[in-house]
Amino acid sequence: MSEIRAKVARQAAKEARKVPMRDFSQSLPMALLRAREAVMRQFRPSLRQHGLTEQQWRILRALAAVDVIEVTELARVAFLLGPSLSRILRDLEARGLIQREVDSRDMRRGVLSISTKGMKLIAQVAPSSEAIYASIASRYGARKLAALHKMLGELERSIGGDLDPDDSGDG
Amino acid sequence: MSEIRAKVARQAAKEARKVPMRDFSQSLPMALLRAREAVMRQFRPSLRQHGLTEQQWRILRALAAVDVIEVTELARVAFLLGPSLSRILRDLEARGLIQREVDSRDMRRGVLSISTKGMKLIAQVAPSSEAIYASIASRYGARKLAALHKMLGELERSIGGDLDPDDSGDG
DNA sequence: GAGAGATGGTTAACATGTTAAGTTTCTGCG
DNA sequence: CGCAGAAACTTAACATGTTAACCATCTCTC
Repeated sequence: MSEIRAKVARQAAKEARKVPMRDFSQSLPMALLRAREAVMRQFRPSLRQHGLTEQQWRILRALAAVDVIEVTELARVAFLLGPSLSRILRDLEARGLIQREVDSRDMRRGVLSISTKGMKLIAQVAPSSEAIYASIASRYGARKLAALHKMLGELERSIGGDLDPDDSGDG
Repeated sequence: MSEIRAKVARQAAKEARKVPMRDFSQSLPMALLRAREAVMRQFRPSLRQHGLTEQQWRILRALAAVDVIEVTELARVAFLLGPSLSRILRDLEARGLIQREVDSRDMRRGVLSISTKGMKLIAQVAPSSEAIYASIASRYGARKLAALHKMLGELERSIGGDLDPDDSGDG
């Protein structure tokens, strides 16, 4: 059959030009992606139930932890790129979950804070979120989880340690 | 100033309704995201230089490792959702990097294979990709990297149990 | 104190993530 | 045989990721 010949030809072509390449099973980005997705799969249903995406939830949490914060600083803290953040802030503001003003000393800067409505939403979501996290910690092992955190931080620093060389923490 | 009063009021409102919530520094999804992003930041420029996105690269690598593969199986292997894969395959096929046929025994199924052009592209990208990976392994430590891989796999298995209910033994 | 360049944010354009709905083909059962 | 339901994709719709371009404001210098 010509199908079989075609198959053999394809395989032969690959053998001939075989490129030395790790298998997926040894791909670090893939392993990180899979692990993260496994974790997020636990959280997404609960967030969705409250009308929040993962990123919106990150932003609300970040805002809840401070009094006010500027857009750029929020982007750094919530680990979002400017354009994504702009879109999400527009939406969250329209929904009344956050408030935004302009810095009177520097009119380029936007100053953000969470609204009472936003705080109420957090209060609604937090319990289930914490329960899910506790479940993960329990199943994986709290000590192991801490070790994993440590190793991830070290990986980040050992690779991209040249990104924010001067972060003078909280004043 | 009324600004200060407003600030105090905001803070007071938060203190009053304080929700018990981990800090970002202890967020597992965030840690995984940051680590992954740090890694991908190393690879993206090289891929981009060759006109490939991360996902397109994953697909080509997966195709290069087999003779032919069905769409659903490719989605599983390359860890992509169906809709994303459909779009990317359309593009890769238009660029002549892959070939696709219909399974004559089951006309619902699409059968994919990489083209010679696709193999050539892989051969062009692979060296720099491998070099980047080696650099990461060197900076982070090969042994530590292996340990991290192991822990990520265990994390995935320990919380994604609904995917493979027959998980014999744990860590 | 005006213009060059830097900074903070947004918009634009395209690719992917995510869920739901649609289309085609197959399978099983009466 | 005929049809209900499942399976394999695909399309649709909306949200985010990513890079580049853009606009407004500020800063610094001459």
